[in-house]
Amino acid sequence: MDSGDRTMSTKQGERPEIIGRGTWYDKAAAELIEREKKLGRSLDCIRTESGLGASGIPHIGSLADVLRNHAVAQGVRIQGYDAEFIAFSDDKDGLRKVPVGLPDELEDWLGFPVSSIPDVLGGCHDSFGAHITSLLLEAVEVSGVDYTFMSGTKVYEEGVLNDEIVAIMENHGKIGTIIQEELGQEKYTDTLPYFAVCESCNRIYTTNAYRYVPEEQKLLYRCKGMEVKGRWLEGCDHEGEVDVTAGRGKLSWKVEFAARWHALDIRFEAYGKDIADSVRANDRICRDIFGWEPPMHVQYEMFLDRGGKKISKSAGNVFTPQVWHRYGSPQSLNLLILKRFVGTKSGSVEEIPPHMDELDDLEEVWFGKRKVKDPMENAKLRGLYEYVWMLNPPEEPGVHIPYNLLLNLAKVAPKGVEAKFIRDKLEDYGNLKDGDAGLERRIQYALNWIEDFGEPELHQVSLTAEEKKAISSLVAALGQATDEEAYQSSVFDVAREEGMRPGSFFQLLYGILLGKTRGPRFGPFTATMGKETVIAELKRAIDA
RNA sequence: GGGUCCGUAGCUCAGCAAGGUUUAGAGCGGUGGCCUCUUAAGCCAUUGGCCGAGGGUUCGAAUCCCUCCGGACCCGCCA
Repeated sequence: MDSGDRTMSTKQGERPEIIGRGTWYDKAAAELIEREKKLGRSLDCIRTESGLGASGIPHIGSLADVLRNHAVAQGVRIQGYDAEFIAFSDDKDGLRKVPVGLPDELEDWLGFPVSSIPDVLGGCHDSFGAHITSLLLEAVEVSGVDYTFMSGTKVYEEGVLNDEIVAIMENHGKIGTIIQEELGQEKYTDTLPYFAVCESCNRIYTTNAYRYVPEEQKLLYRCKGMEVKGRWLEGCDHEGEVDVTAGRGKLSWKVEFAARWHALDIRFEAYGKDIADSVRANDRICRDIFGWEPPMHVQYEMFLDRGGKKISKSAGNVFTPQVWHRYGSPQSLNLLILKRFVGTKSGSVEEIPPHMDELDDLEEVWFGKRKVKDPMENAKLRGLYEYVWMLNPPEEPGVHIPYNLLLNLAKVAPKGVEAKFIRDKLEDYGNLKDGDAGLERRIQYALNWIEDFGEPELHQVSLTAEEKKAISSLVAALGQATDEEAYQSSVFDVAREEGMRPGSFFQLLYGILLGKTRGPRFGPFTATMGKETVIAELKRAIDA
């Protein structure tokens, strides 16, 4: 037997069944279901969860966490089991720092639960936290995610976590040890992992809970202040007590995940590596305190901006989903987020054009316009397309135009008639033969891009005396010319007369008119711009 | 100190968690050409890589394991 034969037969023999839609999410969902079966738990409803930060402008990474956890829930459904995705707003968290770009008056609200801070962003919501949450939910909805919303504040008020809170309080000694062992943090060996809202000053991060009274399920606290983000928040010295089941405080992060997972019966949660340590401690609390196997986890990398810095919710230059949606479709952002699970991803506007094009390519595959030989590869691409559309792909493909082509057209489109100009050109180029579904939206994306990032024209082009003379001649020639062909010819005529190479002359012209060394064919371009406009620009360059 | 990710063509990256149509792909760039006088766009062709290094597993490794080198990030306050 030669190796070729063996290769063929072995390969065919080993080729596994395609799981679900063939993507990472299907694999994860399959593992999750398998794990739950082994644990002997109910498969009636498999829940995944994502925590929504409510203290700063939601960025791409916040949306990514939602999309990933949601995708796994969908993967579970594909395999025939019921699943639910929970979006849990951390709106009981206290404000620790004024996020860059947000009003300074938030300074006065440091340490307050964000759900108790007034909406300083326009007063259109019940609280600052509600406003922030709504920004993320808006993006989540545009992305097409179906979710069950929960507010941390409400969850505490309704007592959903009470059993877990009590168990944690009763075992706080053991928990302090776990945290100390897993994280090396000594604090909770003598402090209870619960932040009470101070009855006197209403802040949450200034209180220190020092004693638990099991008989009354209450704890004693002192508003002694705390260091938050390298800055001391002075307490009000109030001494008080709080019923831990009354929703007037919250668990520390070091234990809250565990409580949430157990109370809400969460079976899967992917998390960013920044909270890896917390997750590890919470997993142990699930096992050691609740006697319950924690959810399956997957750790993923943080989103990076172009410079390789973490996009922080509180560090300004926030690249939000809303920003992406101004220049690219929601599905193209979903693609960026979903196409790889673990690796570091860059979140910047430069990702938009390639992802718009990649999405078009996926659509070609989905609608069978592009054939993919390998069945596994084919399934993967089609599956990814489905996840990007949240399993609701469109029935008809949209028009596919390379994003850069749209940008180039948008760049040279005459003011006032941009959309028509672009459409006409695309018609000429034959890009609209299969219809124009979604074209208006694409044109708008490109126009938005050019409006915000278009290179400013070079205002100063230093001209030699010869060049000035040539430009003057051209101005004169253009004055006589009346159509595209004549405009085009004038350039060559003048170049000949002045003894210049047409090539360099064109370069000069585009430098003046577009700030670039190349540009559209001169004749039609002049017609589009308007002869008078071009002449005015050229004169300006001579005088400069 | 602990941990994660990355290293593939000049550039940006895909492929790696399902090892076998992979004698390794794409886009951009470069080069040559087409579209009536060179110039955007578009189209065609072409260029280009010891898959970071070394070892291991395997009939077979860019892909899995180990070590090392280089780059980035997270944690080591708090939440």
